[in-house]
Amino acid sequence: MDARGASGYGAAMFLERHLATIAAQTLQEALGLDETPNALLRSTQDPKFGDYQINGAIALAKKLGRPPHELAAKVAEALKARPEIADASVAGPGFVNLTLDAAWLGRLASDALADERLGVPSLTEGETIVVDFSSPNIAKQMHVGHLRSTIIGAAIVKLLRFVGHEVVGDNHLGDWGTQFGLLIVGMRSFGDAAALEADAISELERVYRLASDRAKADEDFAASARAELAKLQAGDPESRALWERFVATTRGALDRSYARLGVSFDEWLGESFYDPMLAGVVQELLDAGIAREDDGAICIFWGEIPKERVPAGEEKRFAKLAKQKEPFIIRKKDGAFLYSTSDLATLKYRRDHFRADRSVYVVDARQALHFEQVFAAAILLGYAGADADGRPVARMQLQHVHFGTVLGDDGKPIKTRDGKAVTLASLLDEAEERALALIREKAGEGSLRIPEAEWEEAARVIGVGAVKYADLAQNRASDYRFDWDKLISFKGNASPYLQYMVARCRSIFENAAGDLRLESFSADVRPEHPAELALVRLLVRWPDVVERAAEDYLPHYVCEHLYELASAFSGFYTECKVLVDDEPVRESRLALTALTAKQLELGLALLGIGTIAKM
RNA sequence: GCGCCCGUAGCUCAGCUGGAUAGAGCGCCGGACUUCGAAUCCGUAGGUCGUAGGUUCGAAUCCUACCGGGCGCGCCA
Repeated sequence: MDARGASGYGAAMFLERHLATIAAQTLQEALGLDETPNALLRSTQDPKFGDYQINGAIALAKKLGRPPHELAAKVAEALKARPEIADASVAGPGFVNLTLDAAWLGRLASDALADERLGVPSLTEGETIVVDFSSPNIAKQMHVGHLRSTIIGAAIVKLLRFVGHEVVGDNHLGDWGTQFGLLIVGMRSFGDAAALEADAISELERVYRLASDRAKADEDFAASARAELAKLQAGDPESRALWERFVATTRGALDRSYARLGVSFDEWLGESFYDPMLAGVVQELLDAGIAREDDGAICIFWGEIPKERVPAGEEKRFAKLAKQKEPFIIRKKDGAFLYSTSDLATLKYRRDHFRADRSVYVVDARQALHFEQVFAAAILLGYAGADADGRPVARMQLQHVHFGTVLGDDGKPIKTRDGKAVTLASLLDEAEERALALIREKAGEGSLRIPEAEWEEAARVIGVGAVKYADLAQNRASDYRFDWDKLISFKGNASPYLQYMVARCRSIFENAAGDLRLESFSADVRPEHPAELALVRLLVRWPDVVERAAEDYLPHYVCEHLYELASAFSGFYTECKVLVDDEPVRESRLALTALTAKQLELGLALLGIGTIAKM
């Protein structure tokens, strides 16, 4: 197979990229063009148009001043000779409809089944990518607000890593800043040592609320909080010891949450880690004439950045910011730093320490302006342009992977009955309870194959998986409406359906004669029946789907594919009996079944969702 | 005032670098269990793609304006 070369990928094969390449080459040769055109290969919407269509001939016709139909006919004729193509025909104004060769598709599927990556090529030269996700605050319980960043971020890390990038998943903890001044003075005024011992986070949250309210009404109190923060940031041992206590106790609770979610990080570089670098960053900005003092604070006024300082290609970014009247504050008038400063220091560190090619932030869309400003400042400082020793490197790409808000039934940001944030723990509890209730229901109907001793574990896999899947299945950019019934419905586009299909696939292998193992099964795939062909066509698209989901940071592409695959398998299962006497047919169908199960399991694993052998 | 996101079927959402008659799920209605698991499958109905212009052979998709909803913008993160 020859979809290699300039793409930077190794041996295996992206089907759509491969077809686009041969289509473009054919177009060029058949029409005698100097350059390789874009074939505009698309999958067809309707099977009657074949599997794929080439739209490039229409686009070229105008340029060449020749009738599109004539060009398309030449291309179709040439493509018929390719072993991949069973048929190529001209349709409509000049579309070339392609029907892929069934035997060729079958070989692709067989190869994928024999490959532990299921046919997904691995980048020969991946980039180093730091993915910043989850990033909760110290002294606060995790709540739904952290859910999306954690789930989407973890999936993106896995996807990028799977396609072959070097990925650093970083939990950029909110462990430094104004809140700690309040917490320290609050602890002295309202703190309860016993309560802190018993349930640290609840006590810290209680104290924080009291202190925050008091500070709003009492200027002296607020001043003492600021003084405490200054002491902490200056390294005062007593303040430091208290802070460390806050961090340690919170960390324990966070670890428990992440364990339930099955999420882990490569680094936990919180804001405090960057504290020693903050003064230097501010100085750099001042020295470079990018920032200046205003009303005691150090600020960047975007309208004041001279045009000649804006790197080529960044004009639009800076023109937009220039309309922003309010400055980007990097140091407060009381001398304290802000998260703007630490985010800049973080970028510098990621470039210098990790030599990152990309820095990706999986953060709520509401922070868009903040990141726009951080990125702009970093570009002006050259953080995104060269490494620490001044050696030019490819510019570090800066990417805010934003996502919408989690909404409740009423279409407003989700809250509990009494208006508080929904905690992550209570959410997961409910998911597991609902999953368990369904397991009981199915057991009552006699259609369950999970032994009772495993119900709890199964409820965990199903419940947590459903929460994750519901979040990931939607385009992350839009707000996400949280709906328990949809999520645990066990039908439609939800994870239990996918998990169920895996169990169904496995069950076929259980029923097969002999000692067949799904994991190690291999056989020639020879699709003939329409349902088999429909299934194979989806199976061989998998590499393209994974690659696109990773590079566009859109895990819902994976969900969509898995759901289509599960549906196609279900159709295949209904139409085609797998365990038939005809050996080549049986083997081929078993191979299709095994590949489907493996692809579903791999896909779910990349999304952070587990499966159950029998359901 | 400036900026960002969103507007597609009754509801929840897809629609990838523009491509043929705009797709799913749920819900509704109607079918399919003596055959590898009916937690399944098949079918019917349902849409002026917010509005109006523009670019194009071709627009839900790109551009402009407007309407409607959400959000963000000096010393929180």
